[in-house]
Amino acid sequence: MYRHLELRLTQRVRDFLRRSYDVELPRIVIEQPPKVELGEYALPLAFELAKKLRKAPRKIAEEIVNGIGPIEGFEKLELAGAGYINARVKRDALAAALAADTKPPAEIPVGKILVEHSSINPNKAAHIGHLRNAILGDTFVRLLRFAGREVDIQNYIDNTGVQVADVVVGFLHLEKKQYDEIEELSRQPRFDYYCWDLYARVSQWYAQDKQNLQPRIETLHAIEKGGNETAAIADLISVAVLRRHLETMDRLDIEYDFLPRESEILHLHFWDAAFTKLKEAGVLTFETEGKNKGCWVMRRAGTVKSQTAEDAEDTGEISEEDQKVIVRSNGTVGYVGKDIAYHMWKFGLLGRDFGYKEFYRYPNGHECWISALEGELDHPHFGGVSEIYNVIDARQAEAQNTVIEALRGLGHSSAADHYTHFSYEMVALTPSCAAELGYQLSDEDKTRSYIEVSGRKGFGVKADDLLDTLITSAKKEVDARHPELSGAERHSIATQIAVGALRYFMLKFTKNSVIAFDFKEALSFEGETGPYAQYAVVRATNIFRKGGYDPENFLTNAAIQVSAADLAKYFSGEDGNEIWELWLAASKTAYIIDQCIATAEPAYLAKHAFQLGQLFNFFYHRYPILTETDEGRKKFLLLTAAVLRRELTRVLAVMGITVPPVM
RNA sequence: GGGCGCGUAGCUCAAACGGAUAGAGCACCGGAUUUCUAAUCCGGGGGUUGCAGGUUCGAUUCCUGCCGCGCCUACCA
Repeated sequence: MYRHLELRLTQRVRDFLRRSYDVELPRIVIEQPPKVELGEYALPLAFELAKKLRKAPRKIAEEIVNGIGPIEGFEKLELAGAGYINARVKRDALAAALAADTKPPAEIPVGKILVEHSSINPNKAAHIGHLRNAILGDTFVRLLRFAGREVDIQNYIDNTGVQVADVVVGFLHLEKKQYDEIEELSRQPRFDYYCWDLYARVSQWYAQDKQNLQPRIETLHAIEKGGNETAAIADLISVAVLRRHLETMDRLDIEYDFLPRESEILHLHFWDAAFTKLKEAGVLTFETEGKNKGCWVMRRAGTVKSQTAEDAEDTGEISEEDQKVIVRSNGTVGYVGKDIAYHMWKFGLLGRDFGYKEFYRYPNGHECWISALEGELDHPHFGGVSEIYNVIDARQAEAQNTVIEALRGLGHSSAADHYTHFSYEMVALTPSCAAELGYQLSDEDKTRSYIEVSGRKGFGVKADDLLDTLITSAKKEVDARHPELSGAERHSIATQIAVGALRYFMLKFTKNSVIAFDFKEALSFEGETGPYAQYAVVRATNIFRKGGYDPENFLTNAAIQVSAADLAKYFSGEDGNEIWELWLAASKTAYIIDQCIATAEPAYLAKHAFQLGQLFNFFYHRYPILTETDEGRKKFLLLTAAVLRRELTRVLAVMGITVPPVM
């Protein structure tokens, strides 16, 4: 609703400027006045026009206010301060629409969207860094779906890379295990933890003696080649660890639709198809001398032709340091090359497809598919989408941009324009958290604000451990508060709270801020946290339960019972302003979600959830509802609680957070 | 060296497109009528937005330079 009114206001102002002054502003800035008493929207445009029209800002604002005429849904425009124009909406009309949950028609772009997230190397347990990725990605999917978009969720699995090879080396060379023994081990509940430790041991073993790196290369080659014992072991490990990852993420309500694997990209020769096209389009050039002699290279994204190279005219020469090797001199392709092929597939530009097999069935019945050499005949269609979002950390920005440039070089500019690297910063540990985990810190480390986690060193907080800790901590609180409930009920509530705390924690930071992880903060259930927002909803529910109402039914009935005149009455005066602030905030959900999508920034939604929670808690204290003697006013207060409860529940759902029945 | 990002309260972070008095949480201190459960609420102290210039009616935001920090810059993925 809020969004809809803003749009209407913008259009009217634009029309007026065109008609009266013959000016066209590229964008009409609309913001919110510092206080609701001043109105719902503020336009600072008179300042901008002052110079253009050679008039004082106040004068211009006055002319606009007087000349624009009535606008549907608005009470009036007002001149404020040195030249602001403040717009007041018809509170009763907006409130009535909000109570009735009417949604003005919005234009939904056509075309499917593909979101790729998680993409954890299947060689060890997931850690907090992976949680940030998955939670950001999953929330973004929910945002898109809320906005009416059709979305496929993919989780790319690098099952043939060095990381898996390292664990294979660990099993074969350090543990001297056979296939059968490894298979036995892989059936243990937390096999990924076993691999976590083994991976760290292998890394140490490599560091002990350079000779030890030889088996790594051999193992990697064997895996890439396929069809041998080593490759079979790699497959066994990567599939078992992958299953663990799916289980871990399912604890947070994170699901996937399709798991494309590197092994299929390799063996179905995606690269060959891409290579031909890249050569034809001149995106790749063959180096005949210099350090990259014998390689096919392309220009690294972000680099520009130097002045001196310009003399060489359009020979397509790239200075050595600007070259990105795509195909090595031994003929093998690097990961950027494979990524280019994969992304051509995503947009349906490759001319090849995966085989598909059903892989995993979630407890709720949802099916997750995996790539295969020979798939099932009957399968859903993946790929060939019109927009993609890749949730990949900021360190890979250059590689991502290089893939985009390759698509552009191939002439697929629309694909390139609809390719978004959803970039985010890593999760690191505070020095005190690292010390808490028992790691020896150098003096230099102690002075840092954060220390990077390292799977190679086995240094980090595992996702399942963190969740377990959160659940235990929440359970303690629930046990103390609700001894009357059964153990199963308390456990279920504690789990909801733990997931709420974790998901909120990962979403409250803006993407390009490094999270310095600290148990104390992550385990907090007070203040700006998920449980704070959940609690606000629980309190709202309590009012209805105690009052003998059903909160959902109440909303549908009362919406028609409270008249516009009554609403107008209750929204006037000082108390009216206070309560109106709550309704106004509640009307913004769709607007905020649009903003989150446009900027690929889910943190705005977390902020919104917190604000709704704060407003409700304030309201809860200040306006006792059930003891209200004026029946009309009581109904209005109940309606207020019901609207806020509905909107906050909705916002939390988009964040992947559910609300417990009691807290 | 080049590219990207960051620097805001004691700590952790906000402030979309440049806008009205730079806001939250945590921590600290003081309070909340026995009420719809306090995982809550109210109040308080806390700021030269790294430094210096510039553009602008207006700069935390844009531009330039400097200082500090992080990441990327492999025929690894």
